[in-house]
Amino acid sequence: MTTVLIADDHQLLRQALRRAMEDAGLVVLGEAGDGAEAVQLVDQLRPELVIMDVTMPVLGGIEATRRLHAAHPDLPIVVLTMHDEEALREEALRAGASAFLTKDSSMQEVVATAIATAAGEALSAELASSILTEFKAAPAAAAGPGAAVAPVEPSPLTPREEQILQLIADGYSTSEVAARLFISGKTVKNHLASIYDKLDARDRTQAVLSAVRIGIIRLN
Amino acid sequence: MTTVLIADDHQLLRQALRRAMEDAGLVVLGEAGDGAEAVQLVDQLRPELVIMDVTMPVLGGIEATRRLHAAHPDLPIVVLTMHDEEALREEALRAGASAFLTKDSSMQEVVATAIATAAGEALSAELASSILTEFKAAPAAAAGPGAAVAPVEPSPLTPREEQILQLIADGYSTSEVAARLFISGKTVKNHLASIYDKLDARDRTQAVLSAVRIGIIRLN
DNA sequence: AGGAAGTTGGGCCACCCGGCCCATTCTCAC
DNA sequence: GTGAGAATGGGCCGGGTGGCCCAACTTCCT
Repeated sequence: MTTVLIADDHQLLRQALRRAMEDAGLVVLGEAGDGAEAVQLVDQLRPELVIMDVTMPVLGGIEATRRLHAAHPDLPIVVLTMHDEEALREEALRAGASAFLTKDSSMQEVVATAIATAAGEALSAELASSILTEFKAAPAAAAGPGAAVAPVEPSPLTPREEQILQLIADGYSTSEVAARLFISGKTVKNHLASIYDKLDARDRTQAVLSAVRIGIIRLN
Repeated sequence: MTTVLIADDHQLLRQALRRAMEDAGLVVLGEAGDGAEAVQLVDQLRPELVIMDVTMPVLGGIEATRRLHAAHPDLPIVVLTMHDEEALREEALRAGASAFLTKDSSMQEVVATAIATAAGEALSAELASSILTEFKAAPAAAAGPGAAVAPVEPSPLTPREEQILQLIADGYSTSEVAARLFISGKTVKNHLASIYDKLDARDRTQAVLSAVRIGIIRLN
């Protein structure tokens, strides 16, 4: 018997996933509506597997995965997302996800991945791609074995950068963000510059959109 | 027996909806992955009801609803969305939707709404809110009976404005958009100005985000 | 101890952007 | 046929924005 926790902010998806899991013989211990709740419920319910959505309020799925993986290194986490972005996939796996699936996947794929993951494959990244390969063309490079996660991408954003980009997305101008954070407008612009660099954007609009796709920004 | 067509770009949701519908005794004639496909399949399969997602590639759910409603005025369309925006709700109902639900809804709500809608209530807006009222606080104003849809919002965007905003979202600058459309940069700025006005945005970033929430813009 | 990264801040400058006026043309509806 | 709305364009201007330099301080890891 395998126990599982489902974290997704859409009740519709949660119910659908629960049902599919239960039909496959898994036991759904609980459902979380955001990342923070997921972290809390894992400590409380001790599931053997977590199904985690990326875009969630309060605490995003990636960050929730990072925290869960830090606290429970052996807990398998299957990350589910709306947008199939290569960078996001890497982010998820680097955060400690055992597998990465798109919502374009079928219910069967999700269940199969969940069961396989819970069975305890050691090589996380390999598993994710091998399962996905059955449905799509092979993604990209196969990293070597071990812990080295490959220096593919520089990194996403620092906490401060995320905070600033979130405020920009919320509609604040550079100087308004500065005022809210009690820092200089120049500093905000400097942060934005490094954000553009990291997200490969050339202006705030593209940066915000990119962040939305990645799932590190809330749409209010 | 009631026949239904499901339009959603996420296979996961489609399967979940199909299952819930079938369990409730409805017959799912087919599934569409985008708005254009939905329009085509309606003509082909002649369902008695359509479940339509808002954010879909190729042709958005709102526009698809508008076209379906124009071609089949009696066809009930239940619009489903990620983001619970009052403006979007109005948009959907104005486009001819019979009901409006969020993905925060439960499967039961969706099925109940579908069945009630298919049963053929005349007062569309009323129905949507009355059903939602059982779960949330009453939304807002109850419009009078009849066809007058109330002059609540001015209107969304003109085709040209949507096109321009889409290009902005795709990463083009004002002058690049102008070059692509063979018009003056000043004209693009003028269109943007009226877009800001209509979407209540003060810059392109907010306008694009607003459009994304409304579902009239693709995220590439 | 030393280096890397994050946060804060500066100056400078060209250019873009948004706000506020305006006019012309075309189409469509009343 | 008159008027409303859409699409096209103009000028002007102040302030915001992004690019490209640089520096200081803190924290953290090695």
